Amino acid sequence: MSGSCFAERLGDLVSITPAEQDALARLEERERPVRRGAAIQRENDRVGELFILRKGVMMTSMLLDDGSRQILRFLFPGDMMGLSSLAYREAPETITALSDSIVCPFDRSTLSGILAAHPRLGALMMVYSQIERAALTDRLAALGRTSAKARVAAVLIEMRNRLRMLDKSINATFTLGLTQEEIGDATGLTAVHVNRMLRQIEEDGLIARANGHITFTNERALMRAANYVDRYEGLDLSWLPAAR
Amino acid sequence: MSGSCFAERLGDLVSITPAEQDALARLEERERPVRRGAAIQRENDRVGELFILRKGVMMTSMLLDDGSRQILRFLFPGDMMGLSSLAYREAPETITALSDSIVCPFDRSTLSGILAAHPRLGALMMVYSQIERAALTDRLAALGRTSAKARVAAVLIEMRNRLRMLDKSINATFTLGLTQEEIGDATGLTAVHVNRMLRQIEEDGLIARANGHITFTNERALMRAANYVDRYEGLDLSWLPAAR
DNA sequence: CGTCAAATTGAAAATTATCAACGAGAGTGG
DNA sequence: CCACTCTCGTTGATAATTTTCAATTTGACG
Repeated sequence: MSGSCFAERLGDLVSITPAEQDALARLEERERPVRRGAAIQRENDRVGELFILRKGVMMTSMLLDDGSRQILRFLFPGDMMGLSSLAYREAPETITALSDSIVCPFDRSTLSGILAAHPRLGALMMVYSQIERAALTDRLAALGRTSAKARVAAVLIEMRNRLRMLDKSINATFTLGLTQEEIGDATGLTAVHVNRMLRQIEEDGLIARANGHITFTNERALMRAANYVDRYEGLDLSWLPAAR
Repeated sequence: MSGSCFAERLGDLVSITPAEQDALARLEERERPVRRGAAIQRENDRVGELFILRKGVMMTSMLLDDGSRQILRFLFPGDMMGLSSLAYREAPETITALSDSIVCPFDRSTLSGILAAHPRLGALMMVYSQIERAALTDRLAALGRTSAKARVAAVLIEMRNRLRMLDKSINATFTLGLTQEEIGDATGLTAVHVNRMLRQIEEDGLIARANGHITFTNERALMRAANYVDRYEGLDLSWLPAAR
């Protein structure tokens, strides 16, 4: 277990020096398993640790006071979670496991120590949070301005693409791993309507479904239907300071 | 013109040393006026500078390919704009002036120089972007899971509160400075429906309207109707490293 | 006074939610 | 191996919300 998950992720952006590798490995010294459905951070609870997701799929969500839930973001191995702890006394969002997962908890002081010693990693983290921000704004625009069908299609594409970043063997067929209720909470729809939209997308010939598996049968058209933009492309990191 | 706008903003969070003040002032050495309606950054254009808003109100937005627009965020003096330039070659969002404004452009290297010299400012910027992120997720949850009326109410409250941060004399009455079309683009509604929701909110006795002015006649109830959370409260910055 | 953007209103249509019911499959305890 | 229970997915009918379209009206300003 030499490389850290998060370092691998940053390594997709720019090459990480051995010294930086070592520093980042300190974030993943401890491991904690999380069962499907369990939360590692709950909205309004006093914040504690930050986490790196090592294995599994998780999500962040907010509860509204009429009891409905909005899923904000899906999380995959190598993602850093709970960054809001850097600013708030109480967590603004809940972090829950969508599948059995393993997380690596660390605390703010560990992070700030690393940033002090390796300024370039601080810059990389800013880049990382800008990418995350762009993904959030895409979702925002989707909720505000696209049809139910487009929003459901966007979730399918997002999940496929992020799973594919981890496992290049995944192509047109993948396991979604979300209930229709969860898709609804991510897209601002009811589970019933998600069901109808999936059926329609299937009838349009864009996907096929079997058990929990989705197959993209017309990826081009699906992307178009979803207004999809890949925010992990088009990066420009030429301005980063030199590694120390 | 001793203090910088951005330093004042960060100064609301924690006290800024004179050395840090001087460093931040370098971000605001140049000034550029922007007329209402003009854009300083356009979606898909090659990114250039970052900016600090010195005067006026601006917004960021995205255009969808059916021609509709989603407003992502309103910007006020002291806000940093165009941070996405840190990650992307092309801008993911458009930045436009809602009123005649003055911006201070600077470039990435200026910023990275400052961060290298003043690690605590880097940490503060992470805090700053977490606050912004929380505001984005609140808006996301509002779009996904709240009624049209609640979303319109939320925009009213957000504008009043942010204007009030700049000018403490503002209380229940303020100038909104947005067209109903702009409110619609922020809330994912049509201008027509925004009009009806404003009327309803007025009929419910929560606000009064006259010319461009809004008066909160029942602030408590308005907050409740909007599900409002103030993300500039409840901060915990005790972990920040010492100033250099 | 004329013009133009913005606000307002009504009526009809489209989208999405709600309610209610049923079916399929996975575990569980007997 | 058989009920039994649960969650999840599916479907139909109906209701609520929001959009669209088409006029007006209002107010600011040259």
